[in-house]
Amino acid sequence: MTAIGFRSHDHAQCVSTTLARAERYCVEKKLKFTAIRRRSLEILLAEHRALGAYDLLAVLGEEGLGTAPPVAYRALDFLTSAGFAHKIEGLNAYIACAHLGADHAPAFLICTSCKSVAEAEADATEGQLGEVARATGFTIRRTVIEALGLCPNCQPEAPCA
Amino acid sequence: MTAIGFRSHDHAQCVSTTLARAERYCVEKKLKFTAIRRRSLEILLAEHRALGAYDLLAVLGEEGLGTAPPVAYRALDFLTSAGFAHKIEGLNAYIACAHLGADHAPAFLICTSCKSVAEAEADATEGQLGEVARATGFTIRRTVIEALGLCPNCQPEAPCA
DNA sequence: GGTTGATATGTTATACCATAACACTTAGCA
DNA sequence: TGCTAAGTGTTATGGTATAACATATCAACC
Ligand SMILES: [Zn+2]
Ligand SMILES: [Zn+2]
Ligand SMILES: [Zn+2]
Ligand SMILES: [Zn+2]
Repeated sequence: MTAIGFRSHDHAQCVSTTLARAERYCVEKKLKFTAIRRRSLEILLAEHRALGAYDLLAVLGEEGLGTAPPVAYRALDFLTSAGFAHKIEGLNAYIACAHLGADHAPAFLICTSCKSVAEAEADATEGQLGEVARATGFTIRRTVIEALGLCPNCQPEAPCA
Repeated sequence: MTAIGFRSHDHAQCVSTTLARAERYCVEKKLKFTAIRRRSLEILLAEHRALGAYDLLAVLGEEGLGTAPPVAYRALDFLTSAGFAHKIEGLNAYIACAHLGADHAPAFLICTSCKSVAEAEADATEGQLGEVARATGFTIRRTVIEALGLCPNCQPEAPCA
């Protein structure tokens, strides 16, 4: 349950190990980690923040990798299908997975002030959703678990104001 | 934790008691439950399914209550602010609250086959989100908790196929 | 090497979701 | 009555996402 993203960390390493894992996963699964896909993941990885599809597209455009929306959405489809990125439904935005390689149900803490996002691992079969699902006979395929609020760095100042 | 929506129930009563509660809440809080707002809630209440804003708008349009998008979005703003309806982020759609009156953090079970939605009550301070938030010093303001899958009525058939 | 089929990419157009901005109306109240 | 706040009508626009079809790439197979 490392809620990385709010704490400072060796981000260069954080990026390089994630890319290496993605690379290896693609070899194992015979997926094609093409230039656009790889670069898209790098762009998402640059910060622990969610990017809109069109934000991603703008960067790809500057680099001559494509300017039409499908370019970005296809890359994002690939990344999310492979588990390399997740969609933040509450923001209509996308973020690189912080636990790449682990099969997991992500849960997100989203700071509405600084827009940073921390990813925690949830267990879909536990918690309230799992309980209700079991009780009603519902079969869970995918979960969207997001909390909007203020990160440790953006807490309101002391109450003496 | 009544996951109404998947089970058959006396829906006429389900609708009328919800409308009555909304009515009373508006009187208490001095909110204006205008024709457009009331009718919008009725439309959302008609089924335990999520409707897009433009779906709602289409019905309002047929009834001469307005045809431009802001009509629907204003009504939805009112309903969601008052707690009479919730947005399903995973569908960009809206649903009438099934626990109107209770102050609650909703959690949804969404059937991807028949599109019906069940609302359960979650507790933001519990469960995995709450744990992680406490551990990291994150302050939760709002939660989005949704499960996509198959409702009891849409389970795959017997495995003898 | 050439054929073939599957996958990826380039491109145009369009559909869907949501809000800005401003004019006008209505209801409540000094 | 005149003021103010809130609601409504309307136009225009911005943001998100996909359909559809042409072209290119690559590996498997003959
Ligand atoms: Zn990092
Ligand atoms: Zn923050
Ligand atoms: Zn009902
Ligand atoms: Zn169903």
